[in-house]
Amino acid sequence: MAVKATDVAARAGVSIATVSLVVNGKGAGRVSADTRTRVEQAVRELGYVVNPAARSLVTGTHGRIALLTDDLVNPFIAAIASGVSTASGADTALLLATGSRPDHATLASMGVDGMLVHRDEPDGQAVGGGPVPVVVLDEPGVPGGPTGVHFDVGRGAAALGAHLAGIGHRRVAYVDSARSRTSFTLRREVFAAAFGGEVSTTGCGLDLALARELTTDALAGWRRSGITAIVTATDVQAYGVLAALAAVGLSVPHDFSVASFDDNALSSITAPPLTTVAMDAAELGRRAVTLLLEEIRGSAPAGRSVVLPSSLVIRSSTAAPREDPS
Amino acid sequence: MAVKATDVAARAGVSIATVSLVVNGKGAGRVSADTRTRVEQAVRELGYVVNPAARSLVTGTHGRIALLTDDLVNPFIAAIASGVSTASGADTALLLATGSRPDHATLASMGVDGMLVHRDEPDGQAVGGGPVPVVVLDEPGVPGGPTGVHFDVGRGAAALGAHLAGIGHRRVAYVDSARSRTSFTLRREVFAAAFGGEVSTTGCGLDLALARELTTDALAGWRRSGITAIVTATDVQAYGVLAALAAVGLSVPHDFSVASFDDNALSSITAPPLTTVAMDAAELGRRAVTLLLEEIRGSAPAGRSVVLPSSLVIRSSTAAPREDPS
DNA sequence: CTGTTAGCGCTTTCAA
DNA sequence: TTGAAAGCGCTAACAG
Repeated sequence: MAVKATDVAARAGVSIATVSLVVNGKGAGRVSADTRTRVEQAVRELGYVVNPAARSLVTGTHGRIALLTDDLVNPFIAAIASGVSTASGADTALLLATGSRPDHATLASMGVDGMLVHRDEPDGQAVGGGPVPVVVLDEPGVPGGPTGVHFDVGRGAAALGAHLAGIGHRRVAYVDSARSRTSFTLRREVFAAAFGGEVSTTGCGLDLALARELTTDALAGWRRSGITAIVTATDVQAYGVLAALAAVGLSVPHDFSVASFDDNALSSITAPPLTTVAMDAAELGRRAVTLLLEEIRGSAPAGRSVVLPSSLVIRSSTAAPREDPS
Repeated sequence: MAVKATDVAARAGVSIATVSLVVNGKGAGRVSADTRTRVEQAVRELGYVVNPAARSLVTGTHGRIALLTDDLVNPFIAAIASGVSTASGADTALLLATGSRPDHATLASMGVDGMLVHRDEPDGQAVGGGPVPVVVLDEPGVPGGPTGVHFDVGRGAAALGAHLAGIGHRRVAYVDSARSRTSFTLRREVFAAAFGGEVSTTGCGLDLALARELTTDALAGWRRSGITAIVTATDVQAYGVLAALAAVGLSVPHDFSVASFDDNALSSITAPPLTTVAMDAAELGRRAVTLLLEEIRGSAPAGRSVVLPSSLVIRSSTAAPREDPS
């Protein structure tokens, strides 16, 4: 069925060893120009492509990296995946594994040269130290661990806290992620510091509908306790908050200020546009791929750490609280 | 480095053939319970996993399918990818290829057992007929082609046309996709039929910002020609339209009705919530995987066609036009 | 029930 | 500058 090296060799009148040299660009100084041309032509005519399994078997590499992540539907994660996809070269395929389905061992056995990990580790599986290089995404993590790329989320969180406190908010509600990741803990704690650590926190899945429900339920309590601003761990949750407030006729930022973290593309067109701590998800993906490929190539050591900036983007979902908190 | 079948065989005191039978679950009635237990224990102790390249080389299969698509960031496409990811079993890995980077031939050579194709074919590359089964997503396509899953988009488009015409709109603008795909052509033509084929059409990339700019530019013209409703080919474009209208203080649906196609999760929480032709993207992905796996398994022929429903969801972005079109 | 053996298609020494 | 030959680790006949 498929055309193989022997076919090309026969057609070009050479041995398969020569075919291999030519198709792998290793012919320089070892294969005559004439022979090479003949081989190349045969390759073209027959439409020959190297059998990747056979090559993997002998070289021990796969030309493939895996991206482990949950929930591709989340725009922030989608943007990361998009960055990863564009940055992995034409000679590196991207294996996508969502959910906690394939554990690291299984994946390593699926034939990848390295892994990008962006997800909670369910049963505390150790990351790194495995058979292939790993780069951890968006998780500050511990020194001495695998290479990681994450955001300086504390800086943005502090700026957001300062912004809200600065325009007069005193009591704020914080809608956290239900899953505990260092990045989320950091967002909350650093933000809360601007209010003396006193923020009313609720956990909530990273899902618009969940945040919407949570807001609807918590609203009465928030108003009762004089809360004037609602901050969420992610933009998607803020969308839910905005929807819940709009549904009961409350106005943002008049009745409540709303802010969050991420700055998805959509966050500039919500009603009102969202004040949020911007992080470049696509860049995170790109950088992570670059680091991983370097380590696969062996041109850089593991254990590196890259920190990307985060910055507060002030839009119209935040403003000074009403004078009269009725 | 890696532990292999010979290691397991040595430890369990059997031959590698037996190891192979056991790890592949083909031992039933061919391997004694005792031997199997010994092998399984050795596998566990050594952490043995089959070398996928070696297996592929001999079996000719890869346990891998590819999803070809553009622009993972688009929520509709992300939802498709998510559906694909969940529906591909634990034993099938998903290779993600965005953009037109790897052409079909290259991909087929990257070791996949089948491909899901959701993208414009740049240079009219023939889909199907290649070395592996292909399922085309979201593209009505021609009979006799490869298997496909798409939406009955005409039905939704007709309903949308009837809805807008029914509440009194007479002149509408249509923001189409810039790329021509059958699915998009169908949306426009069937919708336009409700207005005697008379809709003012503009092409626009599937991007929020582009649609926003286009709207800003076209707005004066639309108002001048008495247009009262704006329909876009996709929800993401509608978000841009909503943003552009909000930016100049126009109210939806008072000044313009806005509607589109897709029904992304976010479309129910835009301001105002969007009237749109709903299509279940995740289900599209799931069905496509199912069909593909069947064809890979050889349990079903190619050339099948599955049509998923589309249905009009009326929310508050559409209403009767103002009596006075000033 | 278990082991021996012949490749899968390729890369890579090593000789010529 | 080219070819012959030895595997990479595994599966699938086939023997026993």
